[in-house]
Amino acid sequence: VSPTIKDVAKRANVSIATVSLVLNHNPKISAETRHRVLKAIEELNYYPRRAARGLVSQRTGNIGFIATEDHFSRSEPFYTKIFLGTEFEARDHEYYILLTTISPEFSQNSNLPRFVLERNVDGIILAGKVPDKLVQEITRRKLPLVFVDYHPPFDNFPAVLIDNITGGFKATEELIKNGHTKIAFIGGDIRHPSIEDRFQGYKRALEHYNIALDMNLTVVDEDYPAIKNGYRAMQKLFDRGERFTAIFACNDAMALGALKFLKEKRIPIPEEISIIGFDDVEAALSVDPPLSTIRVNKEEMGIQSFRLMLEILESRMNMPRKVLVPVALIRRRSIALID
Amino acid sequence: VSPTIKDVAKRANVSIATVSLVLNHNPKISAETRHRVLKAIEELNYYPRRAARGLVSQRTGNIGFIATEDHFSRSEPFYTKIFLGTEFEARDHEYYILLTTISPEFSQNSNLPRFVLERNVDGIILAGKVPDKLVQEITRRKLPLVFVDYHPPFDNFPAVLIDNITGGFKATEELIKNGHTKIAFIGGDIRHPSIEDRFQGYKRALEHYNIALDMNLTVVDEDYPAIKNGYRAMQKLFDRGERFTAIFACNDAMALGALKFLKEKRIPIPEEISIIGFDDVEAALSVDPPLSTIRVNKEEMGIQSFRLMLEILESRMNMPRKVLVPVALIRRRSIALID
DNA sequence: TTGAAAGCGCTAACAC
DNA sequence: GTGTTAGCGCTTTCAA
Repeated sequence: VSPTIKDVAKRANVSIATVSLVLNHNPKISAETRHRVLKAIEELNYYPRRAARGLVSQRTGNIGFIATEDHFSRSEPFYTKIFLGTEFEARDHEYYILLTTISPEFSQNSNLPRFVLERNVDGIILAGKVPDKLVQEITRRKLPLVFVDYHPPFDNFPAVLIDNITGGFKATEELIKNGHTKIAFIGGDIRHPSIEDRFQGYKRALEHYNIALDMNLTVVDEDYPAIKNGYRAMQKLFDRGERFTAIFACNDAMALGALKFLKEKRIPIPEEISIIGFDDVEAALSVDPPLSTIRVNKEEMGIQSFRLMLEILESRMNMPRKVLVPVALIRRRSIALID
Repeated sequence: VSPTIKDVAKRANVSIATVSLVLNHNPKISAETRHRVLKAIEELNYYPRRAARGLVSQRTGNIGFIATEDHFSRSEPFYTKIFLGTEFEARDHEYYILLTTISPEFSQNSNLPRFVLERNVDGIILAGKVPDKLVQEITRRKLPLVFVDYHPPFDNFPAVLIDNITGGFKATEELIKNGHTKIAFIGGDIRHPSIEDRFQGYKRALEHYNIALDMNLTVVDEDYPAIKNGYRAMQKLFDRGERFTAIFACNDAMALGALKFLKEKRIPIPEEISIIGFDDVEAALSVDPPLSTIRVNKEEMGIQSFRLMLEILESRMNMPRKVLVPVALIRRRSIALID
């Protein structure tokens, strides 16, 4: 069927070893021979068989990418975009990505992804929060691991994370610079590291601008930060009877929920209350008014996580390194200047 | 590192050939030997190396999955879900899926996905509309091909498609059964096969219930069926001054655009105008009123497309076969009974 | 019913 | 600089 290294060797009048050396950019090959070989490769449209390569080199050229089902099939393509970034970068480095999802209820007796059992990957990228058990099983098998958008609390791994603290700071600062001082924070479960960091950024911004932190203006006991919980969080704030002129929501979903609540209450936005979210999901743009938010470059996160993996595989890395990807403030109409 | 077939053979006191036969479910192996071998496999936690297998069997155990970038990273996870269905089914059959995206502007001198150049897949699944050129390049390389949610006009391939005609019929019928006779159809580019079929279903339903087709009630010259085009299509209908009590939109995005237009015009839905979409996207549920629609099981489409591929690979297929996946009517509050 | 051995396509150690 | 050759881990004849 398709040509092998033998065909190339024959056509270029060299041994298969020489072809292999050319393929692997060995500098000892003379320019003349290299050219002949490359020409033969070109003419035959030859591509080395990965299986054969992998068999001897003991490397598969594959990287596994794992996320939980619910994360990956969410309607906001957050992890999808991270994946695409990873795949894109992998292409450039002649790697393939094997993507699989796992149940969020992964446990002791769940099946591990087949590519880890079969050791058909050289390393694994874990995207988003995944069950501890999975992490343990993979580390037990000594497969290199890189986290993206999550880092487990119980150990120290290389990871690509959003610069949540800076993001939280920027969001809060933007409100402050527009004259706001009574700024509410609504967040999901504060134990989630991302949320915690955003909250941290919020607190630091307040402190930096000499505004006292008022815990009555914060809601951090909601569950997963989804639209309906944003709605509920607003309900709580109103029930407390607190007054405020601005809201920093820990993500756009909660901001959207808050917006919905305020609209139902017929509170004009941003005239009465300004609001800013986090993530820059697509829906944030099409809502009225369009939501100011903190943008995260998802593809970039994917790219960085692949690069981190590559460093590990080429053992250029000494210590588990963390990469924080920068965030950008996106100004839209949901924030008003007050005085 | 991890055990090989030799280790298993040694432990079970058999030759590696015997282990291989057990692995491949060869019936000639005695129960006793099989058990011994299986026990050794279990104890050693042995998994055969795919690379070694592939080298001799000349099969990679990989299936390529290609969609255009824009399709795959859309905020409605339509193709993502198809992919997940495919991947899920592939797992059960010990295949891996290699996912890659291509630019919608793929052309003569674009790079083919590396797995087709390297022949690192046994077959390819193409999801959604892809450039003709890509299809030609793949067929030229004689790689088995299965289409899902699209079929090119210029040739005959195995494909998994939505039963669009039945869907269009059901949607229209639902409106008719609620007493509507003046039913508008708004669609995107009618040359897209899916849209054309839905329009076909619409026409058949009208005919079946003896309602005359009124082309003034149809808009089929919009571009891609997106929200803003749904809005524009409604604008056109209103500009024409036609009267109607119901709308069948060729997909939910257009229905959402239409809804937006009607809301701005302060036309109460469903009291004045009923509306039904197609696809059952997530946004259709969270809009007010929730949109009646035609549901498509995306995972099922993915599963079916993998099965089709498997049939080809095991050459159980004589002719390019088409699979139509069924659709279901989802009743929500956007349709009112009139009399 | 099981084993011996050839060979899939490639890399890498070692000759020359 | 280039060639020879031994395997990588597995499947698959062919013998026994």
